[in-house]
Amino acid sequence: MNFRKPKGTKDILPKEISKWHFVESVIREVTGLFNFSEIRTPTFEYTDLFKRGVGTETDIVGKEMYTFLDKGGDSITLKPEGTAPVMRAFLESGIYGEQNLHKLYYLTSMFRYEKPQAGRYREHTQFGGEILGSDSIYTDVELILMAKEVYNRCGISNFKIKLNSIGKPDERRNYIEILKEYLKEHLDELSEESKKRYETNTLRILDSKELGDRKITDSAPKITDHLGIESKKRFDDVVNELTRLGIESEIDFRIVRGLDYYTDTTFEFVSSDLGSQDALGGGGRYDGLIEQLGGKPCAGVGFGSGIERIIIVAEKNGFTFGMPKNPIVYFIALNDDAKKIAYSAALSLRNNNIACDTDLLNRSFKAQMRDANKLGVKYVYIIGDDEIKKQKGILKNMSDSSQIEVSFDKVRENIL
RNA sequence: GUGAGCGUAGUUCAGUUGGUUAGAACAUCAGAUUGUGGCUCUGAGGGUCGGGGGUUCGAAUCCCCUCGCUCACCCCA
Repeated sequence: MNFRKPKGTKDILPKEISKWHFVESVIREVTGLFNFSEIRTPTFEYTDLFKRGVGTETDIVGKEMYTFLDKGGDSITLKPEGTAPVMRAFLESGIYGEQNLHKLYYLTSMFRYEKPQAGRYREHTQFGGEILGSDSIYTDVELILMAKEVYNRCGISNFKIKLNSIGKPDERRNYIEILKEYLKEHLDELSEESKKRYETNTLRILDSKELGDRKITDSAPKITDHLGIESKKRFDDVVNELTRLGIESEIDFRIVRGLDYYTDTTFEFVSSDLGSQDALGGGGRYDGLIEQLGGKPCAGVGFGSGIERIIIVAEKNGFTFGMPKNPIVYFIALNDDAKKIAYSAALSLRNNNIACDTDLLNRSFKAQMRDANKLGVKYVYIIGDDEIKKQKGILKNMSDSSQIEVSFDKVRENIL
């Protein structure tokens, strides 16, 4: 074998494609129910979009982007996340001016240069939603409900919804100072990684998996205790509304998210069935992002969810995706003239939306029968010397083995 | 970038203290009185033992290097 797929990529083979079709159809269905419209943006963007939108301090931009110079010397990046490109299109196309509220979703590949492991790829597929133009708490709630509905319809119920608020930028800056103050006394107990983050990205210390770090941050001041009155109320309203709707969630002060643009609500869907990469999806508000990208101030909230991870969890739960569709009729031809007749008859069925197949390997009668059986067809239609003489083929029902003579142009009338 | 585990037919795996032509199951293909599938039976094809080097009379097996895969850290979907 000379060629391999690039590290971190995957082939979706015919036997597993039905899972993907299923999940994709659930997403189309649910986004329709919530009245979201699909938007498709390019596979690559100019690199600056992500630097500006996502933030140069984030790991995604700092070390995980697929960036290259094209032949014209422009710096191009394969999209590592969905929100910034959608915002760019939103501004560039001018659709923001057509109405005040936009509910958009996407389903597309994302690229991050990372070391692959369970549930983590260099190219993965993400489904995400964005609501633009409103800061109503119902926009946060609606996205959470929509993601939950997709998961539920894929047979996934064993996940947790974790919520947090990281407040407005000035509230966050204020809190970071408080957090730093607290961590200062424990600085030498922190892990090496966390020590580095103390200056550059203090909040991230909160979601470190190191046990030592956890112990320290367990009793650290919580951001939700240091929000302004308005932000605090907004967060409480989101939590209360989810509760009122019967959605179980828990507040987790460690959900700070790795992208710079988030404000106020952040959330994650986590499942223990995923192994170490336990996030099924996540998102949050980004009320300052559009302005940052050159637009007028515009509220926004969004989330992204990995299709591969949805499939992993659904499978662990024993969910059965739709069965692949088998052809209805298999044409068995025993000589060259019969093949011509069979092929015409097959074409006629196909034109009438009836799936069928023929032997393309010039196999023996028995081999063709075996093939038909393997394909799980309902009928075989047999044409040989005798049938050509009579101008009638044999239509055999594979489940009860009964067979009748049917003229070449009447196959359709005699099935189902 | 750091660490651990694993690489033997299409697939899942055996392979005894290094010892003849590297095995099984499943899958594939072909037969079982000549034009009928599933079940059964018989048989066939298919492997540079990830690659390279070394030790040895002899290496799938021991040593070194390398590549790949998997999992974990980091981070995220």
